[in-house]
Amino acid sequence: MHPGEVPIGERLIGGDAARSTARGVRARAREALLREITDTARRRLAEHGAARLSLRAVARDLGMVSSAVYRYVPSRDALLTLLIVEAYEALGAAAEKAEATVARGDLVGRFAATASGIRRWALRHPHEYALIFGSPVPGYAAPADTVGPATRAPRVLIGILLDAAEAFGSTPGPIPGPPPGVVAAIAPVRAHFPAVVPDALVVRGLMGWTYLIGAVSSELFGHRHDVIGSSETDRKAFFDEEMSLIADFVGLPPSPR
Amino acid sequence: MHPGEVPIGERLIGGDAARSTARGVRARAREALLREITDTARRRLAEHGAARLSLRAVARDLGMVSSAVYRYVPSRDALLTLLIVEAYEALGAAAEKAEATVARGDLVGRFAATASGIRRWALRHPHEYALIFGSPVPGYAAPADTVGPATRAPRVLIGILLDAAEAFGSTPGPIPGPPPGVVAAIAPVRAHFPAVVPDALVVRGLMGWTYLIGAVSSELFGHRHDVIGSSETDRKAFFDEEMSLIADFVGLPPSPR
DNA sequence: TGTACATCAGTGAACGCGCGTTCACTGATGTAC
DNA sequence: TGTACATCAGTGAACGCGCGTTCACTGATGTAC
Repeated sequence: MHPGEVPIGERLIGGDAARSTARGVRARAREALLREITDTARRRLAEHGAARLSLRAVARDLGMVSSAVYRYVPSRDALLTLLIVEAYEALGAAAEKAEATVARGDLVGRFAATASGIRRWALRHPHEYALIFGSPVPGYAAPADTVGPATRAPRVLIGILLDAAEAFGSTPGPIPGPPPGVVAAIAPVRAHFPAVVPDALVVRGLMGWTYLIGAVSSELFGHRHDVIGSSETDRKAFFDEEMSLIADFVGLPPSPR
Repeated sequence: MHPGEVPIGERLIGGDAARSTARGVRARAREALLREITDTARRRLAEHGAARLSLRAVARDLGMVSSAVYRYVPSRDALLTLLIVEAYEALGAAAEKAEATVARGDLVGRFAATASGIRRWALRHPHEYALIFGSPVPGYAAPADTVGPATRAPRVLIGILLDAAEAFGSTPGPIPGPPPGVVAAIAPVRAHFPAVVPDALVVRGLMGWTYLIGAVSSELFGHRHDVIGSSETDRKAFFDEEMSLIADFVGLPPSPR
């Protein structure tokens, strides 16, 4: 970096522009260091887990004094929140990227790709996955900021369901609606779907998501030890089978060929 | 307690018997205090979560000095292990008790009762549930002692599947077997089933268990916030619906009537 | 362009906290004869 | 039954550690005129 140059360049503009771009320089520096902080925190998280994540450790890794971090992050909980948001976004991005590679008409294929993408991301970032899908960190209450990002990955599934609902529109499959109590219960998630999508599909879509997370958590948290073979081959084979059966259960029409 | 009396009584016997019963007295005292320690630890766990569980806190609650606890428990990790084993046992007992109330022939009913029993136990003991099904405690590696107890609850499901396999024996339902890679993958869990049970049923049974834990975790860890209504009525209604659909998916024959 | 002032990043020391674990000890209880 | 000795539960102090957060400070950088 050449700290002297940029301000000189900015001065040529003058007036309000100079003030705002000058502030922009400071803001950019802040932003860069904030990113360094979250990057370091994420690295620590990846290596030692959420419980071992401390502001002091992050400061140490950065070669700063611990109190300096407080210029950027108001508290440990705020740092945790940043990491949670980033984890949700990264998971969502992985899901989107995986799903995008499959032909739009292949609904089961899109579902399988999304599932695999999520599993792959989870295996590569186990602590970040645990941070969002494991037991809640004690004493930490997730603030509203995390709600939006949390929906990013499931939105991919919702997209698949919407296309499935269209497909059903032409092929009148007899889908029995769930009982009234269940219809009432799913009201909050119902808001994310247009009326075209039948209740039964919403229920089954939600179940598909529940299963997907359940299966990944099960593998990642060690509950398939001595249940499924421990090689990646075995685990992947079983996962793919699960997802294939669940796609069928959810009601996705089989892949065209 | 009357510490003076018991030894006197024991003395009347004399010889080896006296020695072993006298040792029995000490052993019983040890056992009682060990139980007090785990009870206190469980209470702390229930209130503050696993991360906040410390030997010092337990000692404090018991009015002992922290070093005294080391006479009973060799380390914090060992205490955690005790709690994990107890939690598995308690969950298993809850599952067994719930399942036992249903007529043997009603396979779907037995599955639903087991699922409800597990959910109920989890809602009443959220931190204990999180201890066994949440993200692994950092730096803690579950020792072999926990493996046996961990199977207690799923064994209930296995029992239901065995009866289902018998029912299939008489009603030749066409169950397509899973591909070879999957058959290989399920080898470890296969050992818990007799050969009568078809591979496909093993796969689906395992999926039923995965779903059950996934659904309970999802609710307990807050991932159904803004997805399912927040009243117990809504949650129970959705859970029952899920379990009913999953029972059907697993392939349990519908309840007789 | 030059100067006085304001802003702000980073420092270093400190507060008060809780933790796991060790160790030499004391006094009560159990054991052997 | 009585006594000497061994066992063992519980004490209290200590070690060394890491944590979140606050606060007065310094010096560099940006701003206004």
